[in-house]
Amino acid sequence: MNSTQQLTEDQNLPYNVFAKACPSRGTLEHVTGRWGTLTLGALHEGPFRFNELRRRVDGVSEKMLSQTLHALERDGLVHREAQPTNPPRVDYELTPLGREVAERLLALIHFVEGRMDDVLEARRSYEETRGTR
Amino acid sequence: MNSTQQLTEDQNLPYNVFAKACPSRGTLEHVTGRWGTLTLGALHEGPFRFNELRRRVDGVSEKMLSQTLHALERDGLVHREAQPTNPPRVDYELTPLGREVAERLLALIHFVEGRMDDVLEARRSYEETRGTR
DNA sequence: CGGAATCCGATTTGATACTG
DNA sequence: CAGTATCAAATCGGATTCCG
Repeated sequence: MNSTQQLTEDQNLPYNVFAKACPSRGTLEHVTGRWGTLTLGALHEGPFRFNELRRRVDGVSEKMLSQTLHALERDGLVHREAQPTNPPRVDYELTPLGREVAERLLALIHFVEGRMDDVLEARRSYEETRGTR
Repeated sequence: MNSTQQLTEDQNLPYNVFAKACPSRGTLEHVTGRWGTLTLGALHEGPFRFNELRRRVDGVSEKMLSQTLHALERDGLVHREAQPTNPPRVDYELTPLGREVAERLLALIHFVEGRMDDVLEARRSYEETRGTR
């Protein structure tokens, strides 16, 4: 794509995840974190309510989903729409920025899913060589 | 891109990260994990020795780097080349599969880095609204 | 140099219970 | 429904020590 950048490093970029103190590192961790990844991936299919999301992201606890959504909302990747009805109804959806992030994330996810056979094969031959030790 | 897939879900794919028990979830975590991300990103620039990597991935400890490299090697994303010299010399480099993963990861990383100003702005307005609580 | 092994505190996570 | 509060358990992660 952009051939002028990433020659050897992000020399000219103001933010660099490889630097310990860079704030981009924190955001990247929200995005690539265990639940951040799956939450963004799930929200790419449309807006969902809290418990709908919980069911889609198999295995996430209430606490972790809540925490993850807060972090993503704070970073401007997810929009929270609460209706003050009773019972309450809250919808979560990606922001335009969040959608762009989710697309890149899904490219990675789908690639990994599509190559799992290679990965599993690599694991087998690894075990074989180094064995169960 | 491929409009026939991802309509509502990965219904036809054998592996699905959203399912708790799917092995692809583990691999995705190795890839997107805190140090996995940075290690793959660093290795995208070429092969490196252990301590060279340590310096590039700012903040990683010996233990975590070693552990991360093992996981990635086991999944067939990183190749380890040890020369039985004295002192020993060990090079790590991406496999072809690893390179493809790293490319997608870097697309994400660079995108996030490039939008950090938006993220930081979102944080500011978030704090403003919900305040320090 | 390139690690593995151990110790141990800090952080993260997940049930469970409780609230509006 | 949509969370928050709490507590115990699991994991993480770093410093240190030791080895080939």
